[in-house]
Parts: sequence; structure tokens; C-alpha cells
Amino acid sequence: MSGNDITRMDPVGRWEPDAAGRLAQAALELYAERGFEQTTVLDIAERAGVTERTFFRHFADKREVLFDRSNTLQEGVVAAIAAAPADLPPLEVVGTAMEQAGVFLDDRRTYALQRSAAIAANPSLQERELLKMAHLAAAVTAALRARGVPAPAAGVAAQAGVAVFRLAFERWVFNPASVPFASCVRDTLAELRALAAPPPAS
Amino acid sequence: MSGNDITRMDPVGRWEPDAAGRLAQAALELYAERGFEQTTVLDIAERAGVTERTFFRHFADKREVLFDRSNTLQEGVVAAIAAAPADLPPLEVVGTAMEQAGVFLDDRRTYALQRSAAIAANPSLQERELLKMAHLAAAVTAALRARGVPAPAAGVAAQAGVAVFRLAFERWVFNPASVPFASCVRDTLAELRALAAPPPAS
DNA sequence: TAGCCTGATGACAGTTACTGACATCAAGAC
DNA sequence: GTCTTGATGTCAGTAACTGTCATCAGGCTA
Repeated sequence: MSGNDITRMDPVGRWEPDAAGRLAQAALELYAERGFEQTTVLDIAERAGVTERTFFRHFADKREVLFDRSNTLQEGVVAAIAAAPADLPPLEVVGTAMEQAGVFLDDRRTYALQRSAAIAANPSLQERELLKMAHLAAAVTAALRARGVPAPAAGVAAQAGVAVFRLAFERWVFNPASVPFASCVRDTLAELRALAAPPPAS
Repeated sequence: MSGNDITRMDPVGRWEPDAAGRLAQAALELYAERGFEQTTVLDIAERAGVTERTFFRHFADKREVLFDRSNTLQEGVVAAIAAAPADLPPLEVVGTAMEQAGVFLDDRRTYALQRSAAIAANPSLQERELLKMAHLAAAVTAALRARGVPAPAAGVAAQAGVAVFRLAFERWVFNPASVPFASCVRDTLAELRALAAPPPAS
């Protein structure tokens, strides 16, 4: 979404978002007002002042309007993994990467909450979110392998890391007292260690 | 799918599957022959000898035809968790439950491979599979809580367990030498322990 | 046996997501 | 002052799904 374009302001000096920005805004509002299934693409387009066809020129489908900047997180995580100290064990690498990349969640907390509420209310949007997480896991696996982590360990660390992210996010969302995302990650990872550490008695 | 109905045979003594069974079979064939996106519901219905409308009487949507008996696994896992010895640590409970419930994969290996190939080839089907896994995780969490495992630990153990399942399944599918599913679970879980066990040096 | 009930199906119309092709139009380049 | 380019409108079309009603076969009851 390139809706934050400094080049266009209205006479009063406020933003005059482009079509994509208005569409994204309209969609978020409508999904919140009447639910995802109950709003048609035509509704969104009309509120944004464009035609239905224009919606599909900016977003691949009705869901994608909520997943536009979803690459940001993945790119941040991958970069943080590449930049981590060479001797850090894999799970630790993933954990710290999630902490760093998740900082931008703390910034946009209200938007993140709105978005997450819309997603939580609809299975179709949940699916899209889960696919995004699966892609994140694949990217993390690749980033770990690029550091020399062998294939099986990389896969396990990536899946575990994404699981930690998911749980940390949930915790972050439902925590009234705006705890920083990074500390949710740390707590969750510590719990995973506690559960996995004691080897079975057999 | 109630297509295995002993009450109906043709004169030669072979199965005469009902509409749901024929639809499921036709869909699996067509998805393999020309891909999920390239086959219309009308195609499936015609091959099964019914109308389009009848397809939707048996399956909620075009994807659901591949996810019909998907509850079997979840029910098995939940039952195995409930039946596990009381003193077993949570992650161990989930691991053994996955091993037990996954036995039926070894039986239906060829079907499982066909199905998994179709899913792997299409993002929309992947999403549906991921949602199924998310529901499995939720069910596992609930089953652990019912055993008295506290909320945070139950969530972490469930997500970790499902991550192990996912990886074990992948390993099982791509292993030419028909390794039993249970041993894939054990190996993957061992790797998770190895990664998580050593606490960070800090 | 006749009548009835029920479950599965066909037939049909309608909504909505999405796509392709072509026309238009304003803003900047030359 | 044209010319090009990018964004948009318009329109036609496909296909996933849904609601509604008609039909029809099998089984049950009087």
C-alpha cells in the first residue's frame, strides 16, 4: 500500500490518500462494521469512490487488502537472522530475530489490533494469515540454512520459532497493559525451553 | 464420506459407491489430472454422474471434498491425550498421542500421498490444510487443559506438538522407504529437544 | 393395495468474486 | 501542442456458491 504519499495533500494540509489507501481504509472499516462476508467488493469500492474493477487492480482479492504489507515482517526477520552472531544457537537466532522484527508491532498497535480482530472473526482471513505464517517458516528455514544450520535442525527451529511468534502475538494482543512484543517472545520461548528441556525418563 | 456402504453392491459384487463417494473419487482424479484450479465443480459432478447442485449438497465447497474425514486425526489425538498416563509431561503426552493417531496414515499411505500431492500443488488447498492444523492445535490445547496442564504451558505444548506433526508428516511423505509415521514423530521430537534443551549462555 | 412421508436429486434463477479487453482521460515529456 | 503513459471506467463473461421448488423412488401405515 503506497497510501502514505507525501506528494498529495488537500488544501487544508491533510493527506489525500490514493485509491489503494482509500480502499484499504474503507475495507478495514467495513469489515469491522458488518463483517468480512457481509461486505461486498462493490461496497468497498463505493466507499473509496472508485469502481469494483479498480479494487482488483490494486488488490489480488477481497482478503489481500488486509495482507498488503505482510512482507515487512518476513523481510525483517530474515534480515535479523542473517545479521545474528555466528555462534548463536539456531533457536536463539530465531527468537532474537522475532523480537527485533516485531518492534514495528509496538508502534502500530492500534492498527495491529483492528486487523487482528477482523482476522479472528473470519475463517477465510484466518487461512490467509496461516499461509503467511507458513511462508514465514519457509523463509526462516532458508535463512538458517544459509547460516550453515543443517536441514533437519533448520526446519525444526523455524517451525518452533513461528509457533513461538504465534503464541507471543496472541499474548501481546490480549494483554491490556501494552507489554512490549519482545518480552512476549522471550516469555514464550522460555516456556518452550522449560517444556522441551527435561528429556523423557525412558 | 459415507461411500463405503456395505448395503449396496452391483450384480458382480463390487462396491457401488453413493454420490458422495463418486464425487470424492472424481475430484481426486481430476485434481491430479489437470490441477485444482483447472477443474470446475461441473467437471466433477459430470464425472460422478450428478448435477453441480448435488455436489454442494455433499460438500460445503470445492476444497472440502479433500477434507472430509479430516476429523479422524483430531479425534484420535484428543482421545490419546485423554488416555495418557497422568504423570507424563505435556510435550511427551502430545508426542505419543501424535504417534498413536498417526498410525492410520501408515495404513492409507497411497491415499495420503495422492491427497498430499494435490494439496501441495495449490495454495488454496494449503490454506485449508493449515486451518485444519490450527484447529488441531486448539483441540490439543483444550485436551491438555482438561488434564490440568496450566494455560500457557498447554498452548506452547500444543503448538510445538503440531509443529512436530507437520515436520514428521513431511518427512514421512518424502521418505522413499516407507518409514512408520511414529518413528518420524519420535525423530522430530528428539530434534526439537536437542535444539531447545541447552539454555542460552546468557 | 392405496396413500403418505421422507430423503435425495434435478432444475432454475440469482448473487458475488474475479478476469480480460477496450475506451477514456489527465499529467508530464518532448 | 502533440504524444505517451498510467490510472481508471465500462462492459461482457466465467465460475463458485445459495435458495427455492418440483420430482421421484422407497419404505411405512392403514
